[in-house]
Amino acid sequence: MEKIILVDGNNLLFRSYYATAYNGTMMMNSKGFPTNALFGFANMMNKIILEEKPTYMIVAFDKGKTFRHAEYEDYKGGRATTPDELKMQFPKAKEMLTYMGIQYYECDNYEADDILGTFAAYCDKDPNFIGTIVSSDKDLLQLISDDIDIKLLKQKDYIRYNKQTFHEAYGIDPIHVIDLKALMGDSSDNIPGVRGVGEKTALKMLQDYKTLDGVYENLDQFTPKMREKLESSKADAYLSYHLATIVRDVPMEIRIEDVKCKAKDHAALNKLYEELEFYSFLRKEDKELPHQAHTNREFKTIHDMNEVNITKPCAGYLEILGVNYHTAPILGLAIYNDEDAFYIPIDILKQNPEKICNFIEYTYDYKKIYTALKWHQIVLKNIHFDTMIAAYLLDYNIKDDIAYLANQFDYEIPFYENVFKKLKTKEIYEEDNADITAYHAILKAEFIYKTKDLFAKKLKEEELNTLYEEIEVPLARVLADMEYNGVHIDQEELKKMGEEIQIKIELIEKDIYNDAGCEFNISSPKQLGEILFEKLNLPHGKKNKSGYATSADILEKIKNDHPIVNKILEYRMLTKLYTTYIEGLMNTILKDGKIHTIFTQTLTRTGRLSSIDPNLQNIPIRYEYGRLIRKAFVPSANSIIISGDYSQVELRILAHMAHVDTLIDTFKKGVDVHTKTAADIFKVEENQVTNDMRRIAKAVNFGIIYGISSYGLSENVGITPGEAKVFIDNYFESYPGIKEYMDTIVMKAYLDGYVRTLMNRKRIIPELNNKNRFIRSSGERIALNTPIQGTSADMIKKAMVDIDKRFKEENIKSKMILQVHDELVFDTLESEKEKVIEIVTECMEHVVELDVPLHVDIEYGANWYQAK
DNA sequence: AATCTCACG
DNA sequence: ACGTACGTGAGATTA
Repeated sequence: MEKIILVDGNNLLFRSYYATAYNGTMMMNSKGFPTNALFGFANMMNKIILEEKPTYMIVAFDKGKTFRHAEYEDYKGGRATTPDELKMQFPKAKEMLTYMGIQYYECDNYEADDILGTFAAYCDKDPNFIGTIVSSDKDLLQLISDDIDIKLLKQKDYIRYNKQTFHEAYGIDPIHVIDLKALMGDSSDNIPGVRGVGEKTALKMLQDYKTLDGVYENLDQFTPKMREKLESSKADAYLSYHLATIVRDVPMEIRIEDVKCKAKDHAALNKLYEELEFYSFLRKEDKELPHQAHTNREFKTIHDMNEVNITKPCAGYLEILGVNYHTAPILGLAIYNDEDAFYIPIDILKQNPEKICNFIEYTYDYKKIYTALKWHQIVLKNIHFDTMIAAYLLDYNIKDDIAYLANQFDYEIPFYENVFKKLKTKEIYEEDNADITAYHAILKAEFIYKTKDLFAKKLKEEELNTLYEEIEVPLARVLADMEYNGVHIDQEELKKMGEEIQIKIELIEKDIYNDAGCEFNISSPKQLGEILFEKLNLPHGKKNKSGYATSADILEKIKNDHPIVNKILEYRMLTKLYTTYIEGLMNTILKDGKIHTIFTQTLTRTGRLSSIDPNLQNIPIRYEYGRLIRKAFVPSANSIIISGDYSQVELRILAHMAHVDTLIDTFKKGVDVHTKTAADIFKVEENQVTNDMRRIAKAVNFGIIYGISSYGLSENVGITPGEAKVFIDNYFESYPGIKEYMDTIVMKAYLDGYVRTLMNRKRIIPELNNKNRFIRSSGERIALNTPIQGTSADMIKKAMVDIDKRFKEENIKSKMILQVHDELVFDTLESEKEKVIEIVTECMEHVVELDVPLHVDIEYGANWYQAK
């Protein structure tokens, strides 16, 4: 069985051309010949050869009229034109292929698609051949068969579809892609389709009736509205079918020996690269072996832990396959110090992990490495240095991938996605790429080891070393334990709620269709906008770039104009609950019946954590029905959920930082701050404050923290900007220190270019130097807000480290499981309840001493819902 | 891949 | 006369 790689040459060149052509500067050689498409093309060809190692391969090009690649072209008088700068590059691409030993095909009046279709048909017929198509053109999906699969190129990587995976993804057979296009059309290809039918509707139709003919034979099954659409567009649909069909019998002779890859003509290829000034390729052609270590150090892959004999602290870098380290397979561990540089595949490491683990002192993303190894019962001790955290505090551009940072320091490490994403399974890795994996991992460990002193020095210079050493680095392990420990979920409870919600959704859906007089996709803002504001003629608010705005605050304003509006709001609420919190959460429960989130420690601009995969920091609470979701968050056996949350921390921090005596007094007396503010801005006695006044005062207090504007406040509480302004003026009058504080901090931010929190966390604010004054004023609000939000983050982080320490000292078995910005949640043994409450309250309230007291509310119950 | 919407602090 | 509050993550639709 032989495999032929079938490359869509036109597609590759167009993609490469437009990937770079729009940034204003055309890539060209010194003679002015454009080379941007060729550069990407050459890269892609090399990549395909590297990944597929083909023995048979062809590249197809358009010749004559083109229809289908219109997506990349401008229409002039109905005819597609290709930019000259791109056209000129085609002959060179063909020349390049010839030197690479790859046959290309073109045929008068046929497109590349048709040539690929013809080769695909050949593979279908000849039992000795199978084929893989390479393109980003979804039209080609119709060519998938038992003998043909496709590598569908995406922006950064690709998806591979074969007959089965395609069916799983779309629910139809590949051949019916033609029917799909006929129904949904393709504006970029000038295929009309049926007006008003999009991908979702079209797929559903084809899942029910299989083909275009099938759909038209069953017209009576559709709603009157849809039937009318289908009938009126019937001619278009069948024309579209014709346009979307790829030819499979281009009159050309296929001689299989021509398709076989020949040897590269290195001399000719080098000459061409020289002409195009592709120097990076030149080097490759010279050496053929691109891997040259950053240093000349020898490195090796360990095959037996007995080979490991390390004596000094080292950097450790763990390579895993994927982002979610709770589930991702581990490849291996790279070790680097002045004496050693080696890589240990995970299976070898497991023989005797202690031999190395105690020597690892420096890493990048300790939390990830610690947790990933813990899932394999390997224990890493506390480390001294985490480059990712250091770089985060120092405001470097960082990502999950260490290569992003390394490349900023002249350590040329390939990006993870370029190396790993293509080869999705661990098996592929271990077979063919073990050396490359080892080599790259060691490069990363080397980067960590060689830059640690530099980062440490910078931390000290920026006075961030205390924050780093005493809070962030210890916190990494605390977070790791929280994540690893996870949160028990009552799946039955979720399921039960889900069933109830589904019933409600179905009912309200029918109700909405009835009110609207037709069926439509309520989840589509576009369709919803048309129904509400055109069909039902309701007064519309703002428009956004894709149509009418239909967000909840807009709908709120017109809910008295038509009964459908409230139903839509309810539908939105219910579907949100179902998709995100029932289905979404269910999908993330691991085999142990728990959810293991990942707390991102190095992402936010203010110092807060974030929570992903899933996000456990936005579980519903504000509305009762959504809040019920929290019943599914349950403790371990013989345990309860305890929650401790800071009361009004941000306002307390503001009072402290701005030295506002009246506000400090409010907190010292322990009166309700929003009520007090209401009395002040409405100029009434505290006992005369109504619920509505308190609501507005609360919004004012938030506004102060966010960097208030009268418009923002007015939108938020539904008053006029004029009224809002009065409240704000009254506020500043009542709390004179606040205005002064705001002015000072903004001025200082302009002078320094950054702001700091209580624990010295630093945020540089480039927005303040922006020419655009909206961006600049956004910078001012950031300058106001960050010290407050950031200090709050500092405090709870320190409290978490302190609590963890106390739990260890006092041998507490209960677990801290969640942090939600100003709240900590504990899975607490009933026997430890009093002790935990004592420690948590103590640590949180006395994490620092401010001019205002800190107050923590403790709640507990049989689940998170009850701990309120 | 971008946009819209909505969940939380 | 502008656009309009700070910080997040995720799912669905559309292009």
